[in-house]
Amino acid sequence: MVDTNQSELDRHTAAIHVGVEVAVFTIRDDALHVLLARSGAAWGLPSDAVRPEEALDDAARRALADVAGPRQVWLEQLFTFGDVHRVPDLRQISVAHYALVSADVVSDPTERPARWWPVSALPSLVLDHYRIIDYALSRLRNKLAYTTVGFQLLPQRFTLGELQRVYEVILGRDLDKRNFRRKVELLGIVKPTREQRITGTGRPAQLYRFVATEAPEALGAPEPLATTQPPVQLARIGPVLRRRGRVVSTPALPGDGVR
Amino acid sequence: MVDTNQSELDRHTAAIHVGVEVAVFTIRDDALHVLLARSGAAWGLPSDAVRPEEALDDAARRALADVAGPRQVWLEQLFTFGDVHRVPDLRQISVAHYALVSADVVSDPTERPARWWPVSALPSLVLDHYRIIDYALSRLRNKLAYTTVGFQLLPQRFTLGELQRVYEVILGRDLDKRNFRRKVELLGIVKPTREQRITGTGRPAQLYRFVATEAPEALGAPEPLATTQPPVQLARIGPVLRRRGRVVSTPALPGDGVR
DNA sequence: TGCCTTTGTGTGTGCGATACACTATCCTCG
DNA sequence: CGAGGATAGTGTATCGCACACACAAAGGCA
Repeated sequence: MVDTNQSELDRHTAAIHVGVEVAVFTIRDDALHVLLARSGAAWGLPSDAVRPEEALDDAARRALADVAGPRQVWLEQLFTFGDVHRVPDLRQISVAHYALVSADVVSDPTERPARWWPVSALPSLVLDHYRIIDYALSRLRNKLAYTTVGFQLLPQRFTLGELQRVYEVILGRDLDKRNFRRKVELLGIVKPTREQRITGTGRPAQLYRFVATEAPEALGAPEPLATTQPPVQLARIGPVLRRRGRVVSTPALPGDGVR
Repeated sequence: MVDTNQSELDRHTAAIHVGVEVAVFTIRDDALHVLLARSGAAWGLPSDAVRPEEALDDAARRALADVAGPRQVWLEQLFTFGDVHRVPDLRQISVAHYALVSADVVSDPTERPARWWPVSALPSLVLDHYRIIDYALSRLRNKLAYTTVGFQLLPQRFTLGELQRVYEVILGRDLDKRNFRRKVELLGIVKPTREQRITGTGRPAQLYRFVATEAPEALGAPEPLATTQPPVQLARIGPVLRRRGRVVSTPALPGDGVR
C-alpha cells in the first residue's frame, strides 16, 4: 500500500504519539472512587499507548485490564488532548475516556502499584489529570439526569435504596426518598424480582433489576457516538429532586486549583 | 514503514496518522448550511492532517481558512474516531469538530471546489461524514438549550426576530414569539442598542447586542474542556417553547440511512 | 390615505418538581 | 419473648415554569 502521498503524510504525522487515559469510577463504602496508578512521586490515571491495529476504546479497555475484564466496564470517550506542550519534550495526543464498573466485579489492582481513591480526597496528580476527572464527573452527573448510566455501578439485582445511593453519591447531595421512588416507578426502568432481603438489619428490601425501556419519544439527548453504547439511553431520571442535604464531594483538589 | 528497531513508543504509534475534520455551520436564507468540499465523486467535510507542532484546534481552524479567519469561528471538539478500518488501507485517527460562523463574516470558498449545502438536502458524503454532521447537529441543538452558542451565528447587532430565527432554523420547528421574547428578556442576555430598523419593509425592529451574563447559579452543564470557550456559557434558553409548526430539517440523507 | 408587512406585547392552564412524616417489617438483645 | 433499633415503604399539597393563544403599533409603498 505504498501510496504516493505517503511521505507527505508521514512528515505531518509520524512524530505524533497517540495514547489513551481512563478515569474509572466505582462506588465503595457509599463514596465515589477513581482508580489511580502511581506515577513517580504523584499519581495518574491508567493510560497506555494505542497500538497500530487497535481501536481507541480497545486500548482504553486494555488499560483497565488490571481491575476488570473488557466486558465488565462501561466506557465512553471524553475528550482528546492535543496541546503541543502537554507532555514535555514529546508530541503526544491523548484520548481521555471515563468508565464505570460495578463494585461487585472489580478485582483489586495487582500488576502496578495502583489503588482506588475517593474523588473527594485525591492525591497529587500528574499533568492535567485532575481536570480530566473533574470533566468526567460533570459528564457523569449530567448523564445521570437523562440516561440510565447509573445502573452501570450496580450489580444485576439491587434495592431501590442502593439505586438512590448511587445518585446521591455522584450528585453529592441527598435526594428525597419518596420523590425518587415515584420517579423511578413512573419511568418503568426497574422491575421487582421475587427475591428480597440482603442486609442483616432492618426491614428486608425488595430486589429489583434494570429493565430497558423504549425511549418514550424523542426525549433527552441523542448519543450516536459513544464509544460503547450504554445499555439504554434516553430515560430521564433527573431534573432531579433537590433537598437541602449536606454539601459533599465535588472533588477537593490537593495542590492548587485547576479550572 | 516497517521499522523493527524503533523505541517502544514509536513502534506503537509511529504508523498512526492524525487528522481533523470540521463541520462548519452558518445560516443562509433562513436555513442551516454546512460547508462541504468536493472529494472525488462525492463530497466531504473540510479536513486536514495535524502538523507536528500544531494543536488540534489550530489544525481545525486551518482547515477553515478558506472561508473565515481563525478568530471568526467558534469551534468545539466533537469526537475522535479511531476505528482501525475507517479509512481503507490506512491507520488513521481523526478528530472531528464542529464550528459556527456568522453569515456576515464568511467569504465564499475559493481555494478548493467547495460550497455551502443546506443540511436539509445534503449530497452523497464520503466515509461517515453524514454521521458526523448528524452528531454535530444534535450537539448544537442541545447546547442551544443551556448555553448561548446561538449568538455565534449572528452579527454583533441583531433583532430579536433574527435571534429567534436562529433557534427555529437549528431546532427545526417554530417557536412562539411571545414566549421566546419573554425568556430572552428574563435571562438578561441581550441589551437593546439605540439603533433600530434594518429591513425595508414593516415596522422597524429594535437592535440588540449580546451581553455576557454571570452564570445565574450552578445552572446548566459545565463545559471545562471545549477547544475554544464559548463567549458565554451557562445561560439557559431552553427547555424550549413548542408549537405545532412545520417539521423541517433533521438532515435528510441522500444515499441510505446512517443511524 | 389605505393596505401590506413586520414588530411588539399579557394572561390563563397544566404538568412536573419539590417539600414533608408516619407506618411496616425484620433483627437483636435483654 | 417482648422492646427497641434499624431500614423499607408509602401519599398529598404547593409552586414555578412551559406552553397556548390574538391583537395593536409602526413603518413602507402604491
